[in-house]
Amino acid sequence: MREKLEKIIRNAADIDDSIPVIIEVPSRSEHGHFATNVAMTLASKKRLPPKKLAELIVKNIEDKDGIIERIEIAGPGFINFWIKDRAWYKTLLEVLSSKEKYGSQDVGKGKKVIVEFVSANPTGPLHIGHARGAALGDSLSRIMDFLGYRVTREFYINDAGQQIRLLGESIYSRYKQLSEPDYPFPENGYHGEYIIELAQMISKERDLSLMSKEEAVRFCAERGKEIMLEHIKKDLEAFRVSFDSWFSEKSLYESGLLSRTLNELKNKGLLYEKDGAVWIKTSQFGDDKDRVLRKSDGQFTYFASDIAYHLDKKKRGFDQAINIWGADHHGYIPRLKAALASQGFPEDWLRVLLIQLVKLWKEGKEVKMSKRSGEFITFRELMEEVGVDAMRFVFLTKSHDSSLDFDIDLVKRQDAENPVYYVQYAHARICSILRKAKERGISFRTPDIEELTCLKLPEEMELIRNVVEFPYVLKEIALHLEPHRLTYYLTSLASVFHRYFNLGTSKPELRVVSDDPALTNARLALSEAVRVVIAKGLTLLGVSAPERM
RNA sequence: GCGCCCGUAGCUCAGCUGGAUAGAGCGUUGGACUACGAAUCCAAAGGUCGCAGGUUCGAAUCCUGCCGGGCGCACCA
Repeated sequence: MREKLEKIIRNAADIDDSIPVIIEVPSRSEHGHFATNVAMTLASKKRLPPKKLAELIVKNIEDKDGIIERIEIAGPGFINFWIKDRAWYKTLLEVLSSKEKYGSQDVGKGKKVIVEFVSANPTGPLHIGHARGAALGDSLSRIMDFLGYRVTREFYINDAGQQIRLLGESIYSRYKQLSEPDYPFPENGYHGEYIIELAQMISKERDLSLMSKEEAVRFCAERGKEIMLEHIKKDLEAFRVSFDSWFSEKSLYESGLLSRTLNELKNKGLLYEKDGAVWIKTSQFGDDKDRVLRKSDGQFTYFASDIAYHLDKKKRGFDQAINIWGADHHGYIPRLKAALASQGFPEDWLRVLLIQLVKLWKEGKEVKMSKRSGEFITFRELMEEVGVDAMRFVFLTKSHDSSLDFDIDLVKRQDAENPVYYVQYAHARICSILRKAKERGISFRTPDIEELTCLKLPEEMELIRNVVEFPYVLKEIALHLEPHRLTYYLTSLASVFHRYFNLGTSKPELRVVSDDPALTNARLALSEAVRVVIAKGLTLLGVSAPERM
């Protein structure tokens, strides 16, 4: 519907694709079904007063398909459109014939996109911040996938650096403490309870006392990492997140990719030595200063492997990279972008979404997370306590760049306070209506357009208009990378439906299932369309759409 | 000190990249079921969009400066 209208407006105003045409749904119904402000934005360019221009545009409008009921010029120069009922019925039929494919469209045009998210260090259990990243990354991937992008979900494993070594030392120390309680614990070691469990587990698998300390630490590091990764995978699976690819940082070293990358950079004259370290000239590409790639002790920095990693993403043929990072990494973006710019990457090839902090609340108090003390609520505990549906939905009710207060008690409650049930309930309710109709011997069949003309209530027309916005909402999400818009859309659609449904509580003739067979079938069709969209929307959020609750 | 994010109803947050009288949930107050499911609906109260300038037909949205909160500014990962 929007596309049709946009074409009509573009033709009438004689503007090409270089100028965006904004079509909005006015907040007030007396301003029409759609409104555009093109006359105002174009006024200065065309050197005409907005109202005059609006009149000209309206005069030029050719409505070949006959979808427009009425046009009005209002306020400072808005052009308001009312669409014919018949055109709305037609779009409703499209929903019913497309079913769960409704909303799918080729926005991505086959573009290959890599979405990298979670990427937690395999040195400890996932926490709530990872959960937020997982919800965002996975839903975004689902949506982009649905819209014609070729999406790869990747988890980058930081398994090369010092922190894995430290994991090994921590486990080893806990192992020793089993027999010598005073055995020293590494200064920056991982304090969590899970390290002790790992120590017990690993010492059962293999007799560490037969190894040298060095051997044992390495073994603990390797096994500890493996076990942690298994836990991470299981947690994510339980959260309905699956990755297409697990990319190991270590493999960058082993495959020689890292050294090849450094050679390339060197050949391009981007590297130099100073104070015994190797530096890259990122400052020439917008970074504050140059950065070290190889430290004077010969070790590579994390930044070095990250450059190699991102060059590899490009080599693997991705047209766009989307990274989801914790906000504490924001200072890192300019240097990575600078390094990529030095290799001629387009500015927007890499898009980084930062997720702000999650503050956890329980019993009215903030739950402080401290890695050092090892006191934190893990992803898994949280998932078991509040449930996957509620967790995913709540994470996606906020924009990723605003911090979020997560109140466990509130999210746990299975009542009106929890928006996820509100939407799921609308779905279950529609399923119930369809069941009820069947029990009464009414089998719903797809109507033709004439049969839909008995949908006349303002609430019914409003429902149709809302349902039909779905493809547009998805498109905006993919373009702006903002899946949280979907939760708002679904909540609002559910709200319109609940209101519609409640009309029937006092007036039986306004129920979906009534004595009038034709009307009943049309209303069942409308309800089914709402159901289809809610079910699809929830699926794209990774939330279940129950038929009963 | 420099940089990034945030500041909207009592609380938690939206606000469709500059539009018309700023929205939702929770909370508060009052109402609607012997059932197409009340996990719902209806109504009321609640706002200087942090503050001050600027840009223009028009600003919560853009630019500048303050104020407040969070997070970063390593030859750490």
